[in-house]
Amino acid sequence: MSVVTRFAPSPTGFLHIGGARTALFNWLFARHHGGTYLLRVEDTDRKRSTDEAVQAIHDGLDWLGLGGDGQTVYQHQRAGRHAEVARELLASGGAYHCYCTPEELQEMRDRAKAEKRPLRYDGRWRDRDPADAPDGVPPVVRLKAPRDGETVIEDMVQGTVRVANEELDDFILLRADGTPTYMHSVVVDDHDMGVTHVIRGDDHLNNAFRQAQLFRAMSWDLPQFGHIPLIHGPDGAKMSKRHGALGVDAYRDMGVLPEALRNYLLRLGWAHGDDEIISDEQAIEWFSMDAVGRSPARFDMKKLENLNGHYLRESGDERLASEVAALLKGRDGLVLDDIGIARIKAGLPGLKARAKTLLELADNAAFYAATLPLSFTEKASKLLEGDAASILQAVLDVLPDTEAWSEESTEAAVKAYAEEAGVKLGSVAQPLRAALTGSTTSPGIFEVLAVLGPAESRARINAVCGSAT
RNA sequence: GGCCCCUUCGUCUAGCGGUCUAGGACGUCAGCCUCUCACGCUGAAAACACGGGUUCGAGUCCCGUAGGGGUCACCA
Repeated sequence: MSVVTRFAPSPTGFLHIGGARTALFNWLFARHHGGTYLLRVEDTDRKRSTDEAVQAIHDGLDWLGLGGDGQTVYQHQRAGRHAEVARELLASGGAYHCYCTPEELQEMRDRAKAEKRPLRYDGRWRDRDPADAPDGVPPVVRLKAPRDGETVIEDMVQGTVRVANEELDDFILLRADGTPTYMHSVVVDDHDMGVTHVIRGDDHLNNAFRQAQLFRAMSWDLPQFGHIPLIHGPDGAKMSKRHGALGVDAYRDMGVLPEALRNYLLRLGWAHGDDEIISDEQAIEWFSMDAVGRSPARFDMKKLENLNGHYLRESGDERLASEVAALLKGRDGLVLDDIGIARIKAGLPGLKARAKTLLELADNAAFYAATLPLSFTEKASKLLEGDAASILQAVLDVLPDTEAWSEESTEAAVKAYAEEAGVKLGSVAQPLRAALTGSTTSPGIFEVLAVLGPAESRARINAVCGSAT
């Protein structure tokens, strides 16, 4: 039997980081087994679902390269089938109508809480004569869950987990308005879609018991469950929207590469020996659910950044140049014409090692596309005071001719000059750097000289000498 | 509160009874490289929550304790 997994987010907000990892694990598991990875939008609660959220989730997934195989299933469109299954259950005696009002249920919970009893529906309509039904109260449909014995889940991550059936109550399948609840739709859809492995967050472990009861009530085969531990925030608390959890779009906006995020997320709760940098091919080959840990992991931005820096350095210049150009577009004092972009691309080798995110990369690359007059950082301006102008003037004189201009030739010339003048290379290189880049930090100064070319380099140095005298 | 789950360096983790004086990575610190900043390289500090068992032998198995998390909706 071929493996079918699914990622089933509810469209009530962006695709958050925990959801992204759940999607990744489902994707990897399916790929590893040569199976299928499906996408299902859990939008049975129409009030809370928005089109924007659906779009945001698809965007996030596509950016991460974790779009589903085939068409996305929208759960609310299957309400008819869900109702049909509920009717079957009603007919077979596996479910019943309950006429409790929401107020009555709330009262039940309040009292249970006050008396320190478990908060469960007491099953008051379970065996009651339908003739007792009050007028004008639309009933919900509840599953007639077993009351004795226990329900056992053989979880791929958590192992054997069992709970006494008396701990579980008769949950609602169909609301009073006839629409299906999440608990019901999930089971029907997982069955109908042929899902063989349900991999999802640990917060669903408790639901698995109820869902297992429904599967059994319908005499359907249970899928294999795998409940992966949640991702916590840096403070150890649950990563929720109110607790600083960010959507994957936020990481994209920070300049994180999708492959870096994938690698990072993979290592959160899963390991393959001492391996840290793991390609998609290796991940697919190595991934298995029994290597998934059982304890929650904290999110660590520093490690993500480190990984991102690694993938940045591995990235091709073509791709990076266009990413940087897009990021720089519209900034003041920059021209992103062919020359500017060509310079950025040529400067990438030196730029890459100095950035952890695309944003940083763009910031560092901006000077290559800058127009005169350059803007200077405070430290750079300071470096240009004093005798900097005369030093730069002297450098201008020793710099090679246009035809001989290169990283090597400019380096040789400047070094020879420094030696002759009896000064350290740094006292020449730093003012030069300030003049050329407007900053005190940059890629190697001779690389900058070479990328900028003789005309632009001279113009930038001249601009400084002129203003300083 | 009931139920369920978890617990190795600050963080992510390796470890599947002896090879653990507990390994790797991020971060931190020191040094090297060096025109700046990075990258890279070298090194250092840093952990088996606690208490009982089982066993010739426990980070590894069992039971408690403590701490943390999850879940208890006509939300998903």
